[in-house]
Amino acid sequence: MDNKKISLAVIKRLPRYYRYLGDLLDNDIQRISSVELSKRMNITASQIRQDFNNFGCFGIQGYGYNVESLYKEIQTILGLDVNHKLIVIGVGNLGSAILNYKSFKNRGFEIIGAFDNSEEIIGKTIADKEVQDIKNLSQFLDKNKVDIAVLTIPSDACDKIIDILSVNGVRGVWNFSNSEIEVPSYMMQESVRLSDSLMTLSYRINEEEILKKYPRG
Amino acid sequence: MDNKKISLAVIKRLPRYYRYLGDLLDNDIQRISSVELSKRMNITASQIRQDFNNFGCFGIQGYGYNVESLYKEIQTILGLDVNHKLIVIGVGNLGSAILNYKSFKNRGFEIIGAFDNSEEIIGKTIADKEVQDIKNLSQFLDKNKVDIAVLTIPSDACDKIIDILSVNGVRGVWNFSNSEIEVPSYMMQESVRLSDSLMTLSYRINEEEILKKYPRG
DNA sequence: TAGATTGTTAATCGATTAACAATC
DNA sequence: TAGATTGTTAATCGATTAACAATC
Repeated sequence: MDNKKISLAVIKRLPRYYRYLGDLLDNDIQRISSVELSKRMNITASQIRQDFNNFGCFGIQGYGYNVESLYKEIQTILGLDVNHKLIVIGVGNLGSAILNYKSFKNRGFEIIGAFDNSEEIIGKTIADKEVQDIKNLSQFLDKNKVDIAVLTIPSDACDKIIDILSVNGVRGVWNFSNSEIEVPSYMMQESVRLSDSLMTLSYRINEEEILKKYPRG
Repeated sequence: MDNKKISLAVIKRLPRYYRYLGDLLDNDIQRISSVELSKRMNITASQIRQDFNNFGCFGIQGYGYNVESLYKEIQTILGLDVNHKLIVIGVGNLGSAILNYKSFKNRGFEIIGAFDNSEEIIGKTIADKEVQDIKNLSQFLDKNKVDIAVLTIPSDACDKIIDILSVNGVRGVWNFSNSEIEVPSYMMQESVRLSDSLMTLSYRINEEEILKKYPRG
């Protein structure tokens, strides 16, 4: 019963497994061995087996893995079999984009509210959601169980919002601002840092020249 | 002169260093030791020194690092001192959001074109860019040097686009689709997988229960 | 049963951390 | 010079890969 935490490296690979297994299902492939999957995913079969065995014995010796049941196991592990209620805070371009994302709902992520502080945006309807005044956030949380808050607001506005979220039982924050936010230990956070991502791309485009400029790197 | 590649783990930390150093500059802090920076960033001082020394000796013994010059070094390493020309392919919600992002330009990322295949979107002006017909992409690339293409299109449309990009000297692809795209070796790719990100958040919210369900994990 | 492939232990590799001599 | 802090080597830790006994 040593429920020691799974390493982040493993967790980050789970959605990719889920994606590949979904593709296999779509192609009516019923079984797959770790070696076959490793070729498709371009990782080692050892890693695949190690990863899965963090959670249980999903395979059958001499046979491989049943695609459908493995798919469902990973679905459960990722918590995709339970419904998550989301709210979007900050309905700018990015917030609107997320509100309009259709595929979240298929995976159990249901957006039940949208908030902003701008007079121009409050009251507008985006993707069938009427944007509410951020002032009503606390009140909304009293009445509605919210699992995840999507923060598509400027960095400096985050702290205040997180205070409100944390007293109302919100479990996770999906942060799109560049700030390093602090959340209470019972909340999880996941940040999407678009500019960091673009900068690493920029680095890699320029890597050769950079390493010439800074020799013996 | 052993220009061996820098590990991805290091590269991914560079934007974060850059961000913190920028904050220090904004606060008129002129020097910083690795220990002081390590406290602020919540990583070890050893790691900071190791990371920087991949690229050069930026510090001064007994003193620490000059914030401004270190900031500029990292800026150069990330390629932020050179101008990058971007195009956005796929002007849906996410594409529009990226077109409207103001802060990219400050860091040398200039969007010079936007493309879509939908009659309804072609011809529209978004963030001062007239959306062009994707059919004109190849022609546009002949006339304009483009460094990075932002792919905000559905998965199945990516391959065809990458073919066009690759024959025209585009160096990098910033991919927002969920597909695993293949690019020629001289192109770099960086993917932002929003649903993967949301799934890992979901996992962590549910982790405790999951590990109970799958004991001895 | 023979063949295949898992689950799992052991070996390797790489990244992080610690320690300290070099030097400002 | 004494104190501070880097750059760098060595030690540790953790993650990946290899190997193989277990077993379908």
